[in-house]
Amino acid sequence: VAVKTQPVPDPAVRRISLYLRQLESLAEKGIEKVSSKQLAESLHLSAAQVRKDLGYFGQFGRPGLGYSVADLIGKLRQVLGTDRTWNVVVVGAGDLGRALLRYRGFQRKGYQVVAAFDVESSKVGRKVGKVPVHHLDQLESIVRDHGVRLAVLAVPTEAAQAVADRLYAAGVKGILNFAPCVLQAPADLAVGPVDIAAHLEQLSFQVHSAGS
Amino acid sequence: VAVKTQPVPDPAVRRISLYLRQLESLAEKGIEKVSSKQLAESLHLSAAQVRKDLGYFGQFGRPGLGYSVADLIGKLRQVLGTDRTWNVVVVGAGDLGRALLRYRGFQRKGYQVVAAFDVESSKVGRKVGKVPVHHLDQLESIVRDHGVRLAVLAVPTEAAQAVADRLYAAGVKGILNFAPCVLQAPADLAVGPVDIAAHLEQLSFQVHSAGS
DNA sequence: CTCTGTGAACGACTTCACAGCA
DNA sequence: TGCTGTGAAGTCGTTCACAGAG
Repeated sequence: VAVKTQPVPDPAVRRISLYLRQLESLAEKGIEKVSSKQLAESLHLSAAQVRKDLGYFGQFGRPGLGYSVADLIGKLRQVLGTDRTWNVVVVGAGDLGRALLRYRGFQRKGYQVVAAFDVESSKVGRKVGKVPVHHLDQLESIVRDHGVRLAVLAVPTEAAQAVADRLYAAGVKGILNFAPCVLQAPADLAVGPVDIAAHLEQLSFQVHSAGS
Repeated sequence: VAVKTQPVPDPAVRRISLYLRQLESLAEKGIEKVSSKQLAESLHLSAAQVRKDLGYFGQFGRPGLGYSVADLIGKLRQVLGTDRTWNVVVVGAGDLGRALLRYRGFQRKGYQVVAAFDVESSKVGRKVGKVPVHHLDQLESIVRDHGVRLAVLAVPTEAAQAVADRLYAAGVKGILNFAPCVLQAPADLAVGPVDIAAHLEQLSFQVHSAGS
């Protein structure tokens, strides 16, 4: 069936993650209802923005009452696809890769890191946290066996493109790329670039241009 | 002197980091000239976009010839403030903090990590890479002594706000926040939020909404 | 002829403002 | 009355297209 999805602005999708994070925090505190105004203020946004963003995906609120925290969490997880568990692999078990393997945030959001890969024999065969590190040779077979569709790329820049190509060929549909380079990718492969140094540059720009 | 700075779109500033990264890569290969078109294509952008972005900061090119790679690198570093070295501290020496302490990308961009902090006595007194880990008590004195203006925050969510307040009070002007929460900050404190789990959510959204 | 720099046109995202339900 | 959902208005960022320098 051809589903006619009207395209949602990218910034709105990014904010959905923020809403969800905030809602989960409210739920932990036992809060059951929230208004667009409250949600907006906690994130330094406008109430209209919140309502418009949620409106792209459905009608989740009740006029006069606001939103049910629990319901909205469920709906937004559905939107983001985190209402089910995703199997993920981490490629590269250097410093960053190991940190990501120990990072609990993925698990908490419904991502299950099933394997890591590296080429260095000193790392292969060990475990980082609960995740076994395999040789890169086993990438394809493990990705296929576990039905992995998301990968985290934490390899040196020079190796990033080649690994990305192999991941795609093995069936991976999305790559979170920590290498500071632009990946060439076909249309049906999603790439999320994360350049930590660039984030610091943005900060120094702001400080530098405000201060002088 | 009141400097009349016409405001630059945020997305443009983010792309400046990308241009710089690409230019540095070209320089390593010995390439001396580049056109807006070449730069654009390597980043999947339009040539007009590149010219417009650079135009916010000055006239760096020569009609008919393009841009000098070396010159443009120098100019963009000036823009981003990375033409000089910034002293940086990392707060939190957990898994993520330690990975960031070992990360060489900061150094390469002109950031010098001078100290790390934690509250756990098992970590205090040791070094991670070449960076000494101090007790959080010493935050203020070390920040002041080294004239630190940028900080990386890699502490548990519960502690993030309190540490941010202390950093600001000690004179820090920019915080790269890896904790998944919104920091309350005065106008003259820049905060760069980095939520790794949220980036993965964006990916699963794309995969999930494209695939069905 | 090539390629930059830039006002003008366009499109995308945000804010406004209000109709309608609880 | 309080608050959502949503067209309409407004703002901001991108693309276009061309004058002018090399």
